[in-house]
Amino acid sequence: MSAGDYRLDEQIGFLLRRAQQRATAIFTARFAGYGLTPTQFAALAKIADEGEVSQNRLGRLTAMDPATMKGVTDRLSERGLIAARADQEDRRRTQWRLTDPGAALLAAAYGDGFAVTAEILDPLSPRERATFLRLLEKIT
Amino acid sequence: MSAGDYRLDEQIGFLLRRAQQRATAIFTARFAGYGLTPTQFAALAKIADEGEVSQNRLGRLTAMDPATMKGVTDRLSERGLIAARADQEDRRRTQWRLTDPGAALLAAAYGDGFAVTAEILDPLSPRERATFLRLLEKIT
DNA sequence: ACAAATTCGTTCGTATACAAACAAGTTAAG
DNA sequence: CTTAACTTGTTTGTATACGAACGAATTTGT
Repeated sequence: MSAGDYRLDEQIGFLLRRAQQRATAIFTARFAGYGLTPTQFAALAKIADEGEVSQNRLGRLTAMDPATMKGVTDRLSERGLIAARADQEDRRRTQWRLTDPGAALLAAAYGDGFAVTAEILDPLSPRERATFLRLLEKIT
Repeated sequence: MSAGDYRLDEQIGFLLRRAQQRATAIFTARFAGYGLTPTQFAALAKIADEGEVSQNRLGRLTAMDPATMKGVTDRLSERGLIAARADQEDRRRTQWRLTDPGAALLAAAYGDGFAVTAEILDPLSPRERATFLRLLEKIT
């Protein structure tokens, strides 16, 4: 086995990185009007699901580490899309919930979330999509 | 279709992001001793393939935009792993090549590149791996 | 009850990732 | 031949992403 056998374009890590670049580009184009990034949209959607959720738990649910989560909640909070409440039972916790403008923006945007998923999967047949999703979940 | 139907954990974009997080974690663990990031390793491998390559072309080959490429070549260059040459025919171009230490580090590391790929794909059967790679290339 | 371990959120530093605007050099169109 | 269009690389600004270290609060183990 020599170095010449290493083909970058066949390495799963490289392909995953490129696939995510395409997915992000599709998202960015579709969500330009909302001013939301993929992670911000994910955070809003999860807060909506949970009703109220602590910052670290939100990070676990959206696959962001605490340092990353801080930046995301800061920016969403500055835009008035989410609001914090101090937890009385556990004074370390910051509980987040959607504001009315946040809920309204999410309601207006979530349909485009489906459109993004559809566009990313467009090159695949319905059968291939199911297979791909299954395998992708397996390696996650 | 209501907002409640949007399940983050089923969206391709989210799954891709998590899959890449896992892939990066596996790479980082395996490459800790080399002090190389995935993109830096990709750049080294592609420079090795090309022998000599301009900065922008290297970016296209490794899927990095010019601004990102600059940072990567800067860091590799500071570590003495790659060296620049001014192109006489096109004075805008910076041509990059591996230094001897860069070639030596790559030679020592590339085997771990295969190991990373293998570990990422470990949850899949050989048949599933082939399918997954094929579909992943399709959506890229 | 109390020390140890854990959890929560913050901060700092480093590394992608990319939009946008730019200067300088090269190529294409007329 | 000359202007327009394009390419190359740089810079700035914003947004993940995460390791590491930290203080404060809570839970666990004994």
